Parts: sequence; structure tokens; C-alpha cells
Amino acid sequence: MEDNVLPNRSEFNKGPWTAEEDRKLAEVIAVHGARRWKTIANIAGLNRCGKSCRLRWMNYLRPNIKRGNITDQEEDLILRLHKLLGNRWSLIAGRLPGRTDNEIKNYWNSHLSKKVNQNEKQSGVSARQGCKAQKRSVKNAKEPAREEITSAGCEDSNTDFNVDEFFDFSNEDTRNLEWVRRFLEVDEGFN
DNA sequence: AACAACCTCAACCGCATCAGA
DNA sequence: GTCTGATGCGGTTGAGGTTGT
Repeated sequence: MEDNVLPNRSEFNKGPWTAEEDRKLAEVIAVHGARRWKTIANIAGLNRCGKSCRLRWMNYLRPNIKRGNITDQEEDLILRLHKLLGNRWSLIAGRLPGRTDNEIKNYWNSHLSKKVNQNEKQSGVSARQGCKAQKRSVKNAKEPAREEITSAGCEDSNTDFNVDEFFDFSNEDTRNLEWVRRFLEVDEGFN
């Protein structure tokens, strides 16, 4: 059920995007919005599948993308969120304004996983323990996921926060910094 | 200078889930 | 309730860059 049925997938452009392709894609999205990616690809005259267009937009062209080094605070937040949520990069990215799930995933795989492994070797604890079950079944962090997270033992046993509130994305703009501050306070025991 | 090993990150792939007909 | 196309997600790959020998 892929979205790239016509033309055959082999006929789609692959590989790095050109500046011209970026420009065309951005123009069409500005007019039609960031949805119906297959249509967008057609309108823009891009020989790309919708999926590829979406990925390019989400990870590179979207406004407010923050590029450049991950700050210490962001890194700390990623570590804490990963401890709590596991490999649910989109959820983690949702708590880091301007960062994409792909970027965080890459950063984790290239930097933090090693760091964590080193810490685990020192402390004799594996991050995989207890967190694996979360993976697919709770993927989108809908209601059941919240319950699983609270019972999966992936957060510190002494943490005491309201998970429903934790995942409340309403009033995001005004709550962002407060949320980060509170989360950092809550998980003092990490590291 | 040349080569190998390692690292980074953009992009692709397969699968699950959602949403509309 | 079922089907089908669209969307979103996490895992993985590979090209290009960097560092070490």
C-alpha cells in the first residue's frame, strides 16, 4: 500500500534533493498546504513519490527548523525523554521545538547511544530492560500508551508527575519552557 | 600523500495506523 | 464493517566528510 504506485517506484527520482526541487516543493506547499503529498509531487512537477516530498518538507524545508548543534540542554532533555519514552523519536522531537525526529534519531544513534552504553556499563544497568514492550503497541502515544508508560518502569520509580498533563499538547507555546523546566526538575536522579 | 576506519546525516524502505468512501 | 489510499513512524542504508595511521 505504498503511495508510489505510478509511475513505478524505479522511475521516481531518488537521492539528494536539488535546490530547484526544494524551491518547487516549497512553492506548491505554500499554495496547497502540507497535505496530499502525492498531489503536491504531481503539481510541483517533481518526479518524486509523495513520501519523499513529505520527508523533505518535514526534515528540511519546514519553517522554524532549528539547524546546527544540539545544545547541552537539548541533549539532556533527549536523554531524559528517551529514558522515559524509548525510541519514539517523533514524540521526543515534539518536545524539542525546531528539531525533527530524524535529527534526534541520528543524534541518538551517533552520539547518545554510546554515551548511554558507557554509563550502563559503569552502573550495570541496561536501558533495554523494561522498555522494549513499549515499542510498537504504544507507538503513537495515544491514551493506552500513557498508561503503559507509567507502568512500564522506564521512568524513575520516584518520579511523581501527572502523565496526562505531561502529554497535554494544548497551549503548547506558552507551556513549552515551563514544561522543560519541570521535567528537568522531576528527573534529577538521572546520570 | 595515500589509504583505511570512522562518523554524520539525508534519504529510503517497510510497516502500522488513520481516515474517508 | 470493509476496503483502499494517505500519512506517520522507526529502522536502516549509503554517500560524503573527517580523522587517524
